[in-house]
Formats: sequence, C-alpha cells, structure tokens
Amino acid sequence: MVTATNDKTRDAARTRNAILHAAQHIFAEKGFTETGVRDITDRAGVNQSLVSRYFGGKLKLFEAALENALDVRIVTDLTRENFGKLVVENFILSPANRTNPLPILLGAVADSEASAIALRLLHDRIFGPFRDWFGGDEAVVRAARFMIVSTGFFTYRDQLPLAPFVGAVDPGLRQWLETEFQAIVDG
Amino acid sequence: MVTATNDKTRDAARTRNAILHAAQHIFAEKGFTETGVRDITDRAGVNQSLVSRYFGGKLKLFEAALENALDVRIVTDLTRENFGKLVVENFILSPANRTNPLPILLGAVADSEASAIALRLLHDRIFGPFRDWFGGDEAVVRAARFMIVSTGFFTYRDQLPLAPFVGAVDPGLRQWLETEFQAIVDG
DNA sequence: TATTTAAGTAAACACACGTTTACATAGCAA
DNA sequence: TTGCTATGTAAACGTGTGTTTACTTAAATA
Repeated sequence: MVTATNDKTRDAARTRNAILHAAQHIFAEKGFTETGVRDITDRAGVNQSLVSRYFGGKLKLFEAALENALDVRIVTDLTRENFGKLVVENFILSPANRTNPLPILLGAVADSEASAIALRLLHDRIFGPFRDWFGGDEAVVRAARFMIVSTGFFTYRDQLPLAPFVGAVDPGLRQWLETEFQAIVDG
Repeated sequence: MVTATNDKTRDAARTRNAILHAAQHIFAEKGFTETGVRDITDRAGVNQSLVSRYFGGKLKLFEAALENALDVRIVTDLTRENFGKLVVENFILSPANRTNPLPILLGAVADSEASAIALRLLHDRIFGPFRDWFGGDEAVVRAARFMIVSTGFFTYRDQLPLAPFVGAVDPGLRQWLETEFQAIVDG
C-alpha cells in the first residue's frame, strides 16, 4: 500500500499523490457515496483535512481520481480485426481496480453531483473516442451498443453480483461478449 | 397525485398505500440514496414518522415498494416469435415509472443494504423467471444477455443521460435492441 | 355519552460525514 | 541559529437525515 508518510518527512506532492491513488482504489471498490473521506485518508496514511486542502473537497477529489484513471488509453492498441477478443481480454475482464475507469465512473450514478462529472468525462473520454474510432454513418449507434454491453456487464460483476457473473466468466457468456463486440465493428 | 388525507378522515390502509405509491414514484425518479423519507411523506401528504410505523423504516419501505413494482408480470404475454419487438415495446421503452421495476432496482446499487435487497428480488423475480422461460442448455447465458442489454440501456437512459439515449430512441438503436433480444431466444 | 384505542403530528434525538479551524512542527532561508 | 513558511494534525463545527418520543385527536366501543 502506498502511504504518504511511512517516515515522518513532509512532501506535499507525495501526500497529494497518496490521496489520489487511495481514492481511485476505494472509489472503485465502494462507489462514490459509500466512500468516506476518512476511508481514503486512512488508507493514504494522512489527515482527513488534507482532502479539502489539496483537492478542494471530496467531489473534486473524485473528479481528479476519475481523470487519472481515464489516462490509460483505451482505444489505442485496438484493431478492427480482433476487436471483440481484444476488448474482452483487456477491458471487460480486467478487474475493477484503478486501471479500469468505467467501474469507477459507474460507482457515481447515485450521486447527482458526482454523476454530472462522470457523465461529462464518460462522453468526452470514452463514448466520443469510441464513436470516432468506429466512424461511419452508424458510429453513434455502434458506440451506444458498446456502452450498453460493457456497462451492463460491469453492473452485474461489480454492483449486483448475479449468479452468472460471480467468479470466472461462463465460457458461453464470454463467447457471446466477444462476438457482440466484434459485431459492433463489423456491421 | 394520491395523498392520504385530502380530507381529514383517518384510514390506516389508505395512508399506508399512499406512502407505498409515493415511494415507488420517487425511488424510481431519484434512486434510493437521494430519496429522503420526507420527500416521500410530503408527496403522500402524511407525517414523516409514519414510514417507520407502517413499514419499519426506509429500507423496508424500499423493499415493499420494489416488491409492489415487481407484481407486474413481465414474462406473461411474451411469445418466442415476436420476443424482440414485444420486449422493446413493452419493457425497454416504457418510461421509468412505478410500472417498470428494473429502473427502481438499479436505483439501489449505490447502497449496500438496499442493493442486497435488490439483488435478491432481481434474482428471484426477473433473472430466474426469464432463465426458466428461455430454457435449454444455454438458459443462464441467455438470461445474462437479457440482463446485460436491458440494464445497460436503462443505465444510460435513466442515470447517465448520454447523447444517444436522451429523448426519442434512435431508430438504428431501437432496431438493434429488437434484433438483439430476438437473438436471445432464437439461439 | 363516556371511555378507550388507533391514527396522526410536531419536535427532538442520534448519528454520520464533509468541512473548517486552531494549533504544532519540520524544513528551508536569511 | 533564528525566524518564517509550508506541511500536517486533532478537534470541533454544521448540516442532513432516518428514527423516536411525547402529545393531540378522530373514531370506535361499551
């Protein structure tokens, strides 16, 4: 675990970073609403008041954490040939940790302020890039299909652990996911 | 609007009912977390303390409201022939009001206690019946596909209003939804 | 009608939680 | 070394919210 002060030295940048990373983890695990500022600062090993000092409050910290998670480039390294397989491997089946922004984003839907931030970033950094990458007349519909399937899957894997989504993914379901994503680019 | 006491008569059953229906509406609109007990009782025209008296608290009221919403039978009236068209018409495109239980249910994902209730009811009253109705070897996968697509759609229609989901549904998207649901029963 | 019981209300309570304040001190500069 | 500034902390604050309490009163009962 990354804490700010395993020693007693003072370093604002490191402290800020420790808070940011702890926030990404815990927001991904518990969602925006059920994550307390003290949960984050305890994990980072710092005082609770530093969230307001360094980020301006819980909401701005969520925004920063989400932006940070979105810095992993999703569209890069994708090809139209093996799109389905690649997406399932690298995006869908990657666990809900700080590297996968969509679960963090979905953890904000219950809060009106946090979901406004999430919606903006979702549109600009996920939906938009995929829509442009798909291209063509039906680009918007293709991107919508992409969002629907990935979001539906994450909802049941991370938030409502329904039988077929717990543990290893059923091979039939995985096969369908790959086919489905491939169909989005193929037409 | 249904209130308990437009007059000043006292009627426990009517009051309880007014609370229940107000709860269904507001839970569907704002989700479990952002709905306050006072929001519900104000709409029902009764005192806030009656939620605890008649239902045992906000959580139990949510459970009762969700059970009540689930009393609309979804599977009935479906046929395998026009499954896709029927589901999209009668289930997917019906607004997020008290008649559609899935949006109410999805409004609980942020709260750990409410989502535990939602998960149980989701499994018993939606996932299970559809799985059984689909039948066959791949019944579980088919039901999972059904859950993924409908949940993904509702998430963006009700919770994160992304461009292609606001207002009238894009005809291309609607066509895909129908095809997708039909494919679930066809194989 | 007199009495009792159930229905309803206003106010207070208890607690969680994000934020702010007042203070302490490490590290740097003069 | 001396003093200043940035970093960090503990405690208090304010507020929102689900719940409970003490009380009032309509309606049923005898």
